[in-house]
Amino acid sequence: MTAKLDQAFSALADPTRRAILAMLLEDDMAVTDVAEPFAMSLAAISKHLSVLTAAGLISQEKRGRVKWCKLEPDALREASVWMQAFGQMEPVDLDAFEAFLAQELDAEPPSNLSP
Amino acid sequence: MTAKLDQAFSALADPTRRAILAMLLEDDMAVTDVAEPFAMSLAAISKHLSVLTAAGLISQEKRGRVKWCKLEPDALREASVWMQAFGQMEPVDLDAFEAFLAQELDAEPPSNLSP
DNA sequence: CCCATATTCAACCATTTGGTTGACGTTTGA
DNA sequence: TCAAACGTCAACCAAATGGTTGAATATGGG
Repeated sequence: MTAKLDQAFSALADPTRRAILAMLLEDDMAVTDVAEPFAMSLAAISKHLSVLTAAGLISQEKRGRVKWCKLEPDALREASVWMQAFGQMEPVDLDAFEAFLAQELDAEPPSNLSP
Repeated sequence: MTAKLDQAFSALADPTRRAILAMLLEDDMAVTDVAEPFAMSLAAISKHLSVLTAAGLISQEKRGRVKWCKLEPDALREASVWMQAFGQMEPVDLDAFEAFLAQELDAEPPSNLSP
């Protein structure tokens, strides 16, 4: 579960990727069209799209020789729980957040926590 | 402005740092106490705290020989706008989000966008 | 005054990240 | 059928990240 959050947040940490998400908010797009406004190679954009796909933030479907990219807002809800809990900081939300946290830290193999 | 988002999201992308934020949700803490539950060096935690501070997610105030760490929820609101816009996806929110985006992309030196 | 506590700094290391270029496989339309 | 369009792969590179250890710098208490 933390791994999903890791992926979502680190995918969002890049401005190019956030811009891509914003473009996909308008409509589904082909890879080439996604790449068009950016001053970097198609391969670089292709990698960014892979990162976004791995994080579940978008999905890609190939139809013919065109690969369509589609926003997947569901993957953001999990991360959104985090953000809202910290952003709003109302006691009632806090409880829910801490419950979520406890569950998260429980379910997780303690990669970083000491025995 | 995107730089702030970059920092906030990439700070949140690490599970150790998210755990630290969760601890600080309870109360302000000294660096040593923050480090205590983690199976890594104090220096490593100190670095994580620097990242969180640079992102504005926490603040640190030295009193005596102890440096107190304090959660700064304000820095998350900006990032939260992003998350909520994508997470909720209601047309009315979408408009606000796109306005926000337009402003963001406008104000920014086009680091990645082509001329 | 001195020792212990609290924290950072500096140097180092392995891995990941974000980008490049060029070759490669598919699909399509004329 | 065959060239052009679409997209990925592979190899490479520089820089950033996340960790280590050991020394250095305050500060506080007895």
